[in-house]
Amino acid sequence: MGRKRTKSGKIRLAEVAELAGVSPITASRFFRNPEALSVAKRTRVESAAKELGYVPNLAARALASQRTEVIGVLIPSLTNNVFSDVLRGIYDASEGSRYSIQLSNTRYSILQEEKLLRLFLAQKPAGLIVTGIDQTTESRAMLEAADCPIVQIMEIGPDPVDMMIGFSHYDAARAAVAHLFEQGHSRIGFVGARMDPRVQRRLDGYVSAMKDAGLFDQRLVVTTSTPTSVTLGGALFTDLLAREPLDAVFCANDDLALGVLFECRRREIAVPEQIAIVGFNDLEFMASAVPTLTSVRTNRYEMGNTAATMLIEAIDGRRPEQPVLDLGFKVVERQSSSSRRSDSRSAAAGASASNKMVALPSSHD
Amino acid sequence: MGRKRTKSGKIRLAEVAELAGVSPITASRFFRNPEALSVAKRTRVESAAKELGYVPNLAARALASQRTEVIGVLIPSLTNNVFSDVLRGIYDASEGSRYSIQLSNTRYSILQEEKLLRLFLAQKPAGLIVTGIDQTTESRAMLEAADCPIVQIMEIGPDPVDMMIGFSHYDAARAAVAHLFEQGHSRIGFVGARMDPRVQRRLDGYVSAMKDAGLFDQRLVVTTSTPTSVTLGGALFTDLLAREPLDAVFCANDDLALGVLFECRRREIAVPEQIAIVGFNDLEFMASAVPTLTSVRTNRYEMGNTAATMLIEAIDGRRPEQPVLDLGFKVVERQSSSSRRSDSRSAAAGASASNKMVALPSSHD
DNA sequence: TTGTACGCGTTATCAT
DNA sequence: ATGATAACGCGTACAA
Repeated sequence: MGRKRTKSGKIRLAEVAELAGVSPITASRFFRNPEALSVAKRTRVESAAKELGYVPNLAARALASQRTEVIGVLIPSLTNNVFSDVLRGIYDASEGSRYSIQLSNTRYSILQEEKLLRLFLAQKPAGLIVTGIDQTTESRAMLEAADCPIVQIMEIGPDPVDMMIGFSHYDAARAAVAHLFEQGHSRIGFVGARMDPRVQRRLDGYVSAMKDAGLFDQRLVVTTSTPTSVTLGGALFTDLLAREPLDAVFCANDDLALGVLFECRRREIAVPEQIAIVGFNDLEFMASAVPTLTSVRTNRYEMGNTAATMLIEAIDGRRPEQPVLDLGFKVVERQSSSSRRSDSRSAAAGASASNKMVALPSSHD
Repeated sequence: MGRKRTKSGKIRLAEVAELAGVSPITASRFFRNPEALSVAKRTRVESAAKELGYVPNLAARALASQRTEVIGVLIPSLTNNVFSDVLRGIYDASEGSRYSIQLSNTRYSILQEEKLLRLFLAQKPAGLIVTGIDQTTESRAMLEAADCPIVQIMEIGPDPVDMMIGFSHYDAARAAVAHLFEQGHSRIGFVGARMDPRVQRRLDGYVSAMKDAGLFDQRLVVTTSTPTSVTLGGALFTDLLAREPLDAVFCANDDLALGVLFECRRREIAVPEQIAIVGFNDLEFMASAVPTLTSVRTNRYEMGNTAATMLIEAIDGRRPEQPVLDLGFKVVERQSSSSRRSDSRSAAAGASASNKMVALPSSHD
């Protein structure tokens, strides 16, 4: 004879079905496809479930259906606030859906990513969100073979595995440099840290723009594989100053830009009169700094949110008409790179700045 | 007769067992408690598993064992970089263990927290990490009734549900104010945003310290329920200036402190000569700002990491001798609150500042 | 130390 | 639209 109450005291589907006077499978259908039931049974099951406080057992569901309702997310960093915005978008989109997020951190290692991918795929996720387009050959093969929708986020490029949402870091960097050209700058330095693939492409964009203008000089570029920080921005900028005279700096991200700003303040270099600064990502503080800092706005929250939304729709069988989505970017011009006279309040620091270029005695190099 | 190869093509425990020439249950034991096997069988199962590329089916495991290997984590925000540090600590600790993290965002709502808790508990998590000590009565009851270890993080207080790791926001605020007293300040403002329970306790600490010194004045306090930001720091500080003369500001977090710093720069208020600034959390940029900013260092990564480590140990039956852990804090004194002459480089801004107190004409209030 | 028998709660499949 | 039957892959309990 069948068991009545489960030993764990949990309400099972069978109990709900019994109370509703239907078979378990009918009750099961109610939760997955209510439309398939007659109105009468639908309401009976519904009230029975509510009365008993039934909560589906996801493990049993996963085992029986051979699939999970888990969306795997692979990102390279939990520290970087760029990713916290993306993540927020993803989590927001997952709420209200029946899918839950399984997050893992690749720490900027594509080998770690490959390992995690293998792990994720073994659990048959409903969908996958991966960062960037630089997977290992092995990872790429696994992704192609995966029988679930996949979204690559953060950048766009040729040859998507499945869906893709992001923007061109290369173009964004070119636009930032073009903006500095427009403001009359020519000795434009580049400061970059971490040098992950996306930062590398920003550097590539910078290099190409400078070369197009006949202004490229390798000595204007300072990079490191060290993780980014505000302090590091100051240090890299110091290196740059020691090498070459400059009239502007393009920073691969806003933390570096803030560090450069502070370093300028420390050295009494007027911004933007002596040196213009442009950052990347347009974090909140950029609009609030003194002087306000120009940056390239990227749509991070939207990227995560749209990626998860697209993914869920694809899982549910509604593939987007447009599998590759370019969310673009925008150069937000502020005081730090504006050749128009900044207003009196923000120009307070300026000391006796008037020369448009500044250099330190080159101590090394 | 039994099925040989599963239709989904996945390798099951039975296949591994067959290749190893043992029963399935022996193979099963190998993965959960290798010590229980004879060395001979252990190696046979091990190589069989490796050869077949076996990956356990977690759903089946969860269903059979009536428990999951999931650690639920409830935090109030994904945006706040305080939590990204904590999360990093948690994820780091979970790697290498067999537990995976299930993260949910309560958005600073204890009702949302209650809802999520109900959801989590229904899936029988192996353990739970929740933020703070201000749960609803209902949540509290569920936590008490939960049959898994639980860690409350971010603060400490009386009456832990189970384990607890954090520090006293009240004491930390008192220490920050005491530091400002030591530096000779008396008109000390408080700037706070979001006003979640922990910020509220910082305010409480500030109030008590000021009252103890006979210096409390309600007009020195400016708070808002608006989410924190650098820009908001500047705005709240502006409000404060319009009300009362000040010689120092204690900010409930570092973003606000940075905003205050920028606002001072905008208004040509010398820091620390005219106004001292103290922040909270000691984010990386504080040490890099000009002038460098005093803050209260909190051990966020350690909090997350230790919480997850403790939790996992408790799940595995090794409860900590000390279930409540105070990770403390430290007032890191920097230029923004130092009465000692700041060095020449960082004092560049100072204009003709010499008076130790600054006030704006009170336009309103 | 190893194995047998069975249950875990749900869904797929195939009927009706 | 609804139901009977048989998995889904593994762990528990108990026995040997």
